[in-house]
Amino acid sequence: MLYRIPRGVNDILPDQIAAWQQAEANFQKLCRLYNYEEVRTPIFEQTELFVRAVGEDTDIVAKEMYTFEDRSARSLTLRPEGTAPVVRAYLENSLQGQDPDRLVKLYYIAPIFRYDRPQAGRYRQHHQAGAEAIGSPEPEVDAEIIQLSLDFFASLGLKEVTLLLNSVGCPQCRPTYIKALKRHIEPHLDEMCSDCQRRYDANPLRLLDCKNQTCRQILEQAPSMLDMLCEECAVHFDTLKQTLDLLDIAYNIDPHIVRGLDYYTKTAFEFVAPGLGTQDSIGGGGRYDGLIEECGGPPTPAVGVGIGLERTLIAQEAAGVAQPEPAREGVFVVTIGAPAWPEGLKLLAQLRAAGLPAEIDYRRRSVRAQLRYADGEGCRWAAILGEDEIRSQTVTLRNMVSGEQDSIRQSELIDRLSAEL
RNA sequence: GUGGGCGUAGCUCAAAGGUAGAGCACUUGACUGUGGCUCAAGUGGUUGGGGGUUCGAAUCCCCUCGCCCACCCCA
Repeated sequence: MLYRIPRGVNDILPDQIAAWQQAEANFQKLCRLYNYEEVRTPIFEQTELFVRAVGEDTDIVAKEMYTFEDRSARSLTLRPEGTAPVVRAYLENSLQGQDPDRLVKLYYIAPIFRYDRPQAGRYRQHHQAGAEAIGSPEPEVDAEIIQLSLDFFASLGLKEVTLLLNSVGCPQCRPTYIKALKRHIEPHLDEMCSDCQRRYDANPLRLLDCKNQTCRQILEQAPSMLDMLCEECAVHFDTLKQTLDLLDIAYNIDPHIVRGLDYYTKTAFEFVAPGLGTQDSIGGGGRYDGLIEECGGPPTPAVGVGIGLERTLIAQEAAGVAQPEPAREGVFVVTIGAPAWPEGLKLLAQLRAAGLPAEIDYRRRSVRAQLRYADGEGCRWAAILGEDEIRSQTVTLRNMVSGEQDSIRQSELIDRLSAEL
C-alpha cells in the first residue's frame, strides 16, 4: 500500500453513512422546527479571525490550529470552531438588516480541524452541528438552544445525556471574581502544578478545571463565580434556570465548566454522555455577548451551541441504539444465457429510466450466483430473463423476500413494479 | 506535547525462536434455469514499514508509522 490516510482523520464509509445521514437529517429537521436557517461558510478563514475571537491564550489558538500561508503570503487557518466564521458571515453580509435588535438564527453542519493528539473520540478533523442565535440578550434564547440540542440527542435515541450548567460572568463581574480567586490562590501558589502557576497570570479562570489532586484541593475552598455574579448576570442565570425548570429540562450546576474559548460570557454549558471514556463531552456552548463587537460589529448579544457528531454517534453506539435496517428495494435483472444478456441490459435501462433502482451482474455468472448476489445487495425483486421468457415476451418476477414468483408480460413489468415499490 | 498498551487473511483472533493457522466472509460445486439452510473443495498474507541479532524471527533488539488508553485539551 503506497498511501495511508493522514494521522487522526477518518474515512466515513458506506456502512456508516446511514447513521451520519440520520444525524444530519434530524438536526436539519429540528433546526427548521425551531426556525434556524442553514449557513455554509468556507473551511478556512483569515487566521486573525480565530486568534481574535477564540483568544490568544487558549490552547486552540496557541497549539491546535492548522495554519498555513497561501501563495500570496496571506495567513489562513482551517476552521477550529464554528462560531467565529458564522459571526464573520453575519457581519460581512449584514444579516441583521435594518433592525438592530433582530434575532438572526443560523445553523451549520461543518468539519472542524484541530491539531491535537488523536484518541478515541478525538480527531484532527471532526464534524460539528451547531446553532447560533444572534441578537437577543434574553435567557429564554439560551434555553431554546439547549432544548434544541437535547431534542437532537433524544431524536437519536440518546437517553442519558446530562446537561452541565454554569455562568462565567461578564466583563463587569469577572475581573472582581478573578481578583478574589487569585487572592485565594496566592498563598498556595508554589504548591500548585506548573501549568497552574503559568495560568495564574495568563488565564486564571482556567485554574478551575485543573485535574491535579493538590490543585483541586486548593480550589475546593476557592470562591465560586456563581456567588460573585453582578446583578445583571445573576438575574440572567436565575431566569435561565427558571425557564429550564418550566420546560422540564434537568441540569446540574457545575462551576467548573469554563470552556476553552475566551469569548463566552454568562451562560456556559456542556452535554456529557456515557460510553465515551474520558472524552465524554458530546456538545457544548454558551453565550458570547462580546464577540460580535470584538469582531468589529455593533454590540450584539448572542448564544450558541456546537455538537460533536463523531462523539454523538459513538455515544449512540455505546447506548446500543440500533440503526434501522435498510428497506429491501430495487430490482435485480437475472439473465440466463448469451441471448438474454442484451435483453437484460435493455431491461435494466428501462427500469432505471422509470425511476426503479436496478442492478445486474456484469460478471454473467450462474443463476445461482446472480441470485445470491441479488440477495446480498438487498434487492426486493429479481426479474429473470432466459430463453423461455424471451420467446414468450415475458419475465419471471421473483419476490426475494417471500420466494414467490410468477410469469408476467414484459410490457407490464414496469407498471407492476412501480405500483409495488 | 508527555507516559503506557497494541499492530498477523476482507473481519474477529490463534501461533511465545523451528513448515503462518482457525472461525466468519468470499468463489465454485453437490442442485444442466433459482438466493437464504446444509455439506465439500478452493481463493486469499511482503505478519504495518525499515534495519539488526540468529543456522532460522510474527515471536528478541533498534528506528519509524498507525491505532487504542491515560495525562492534557475539547466536540
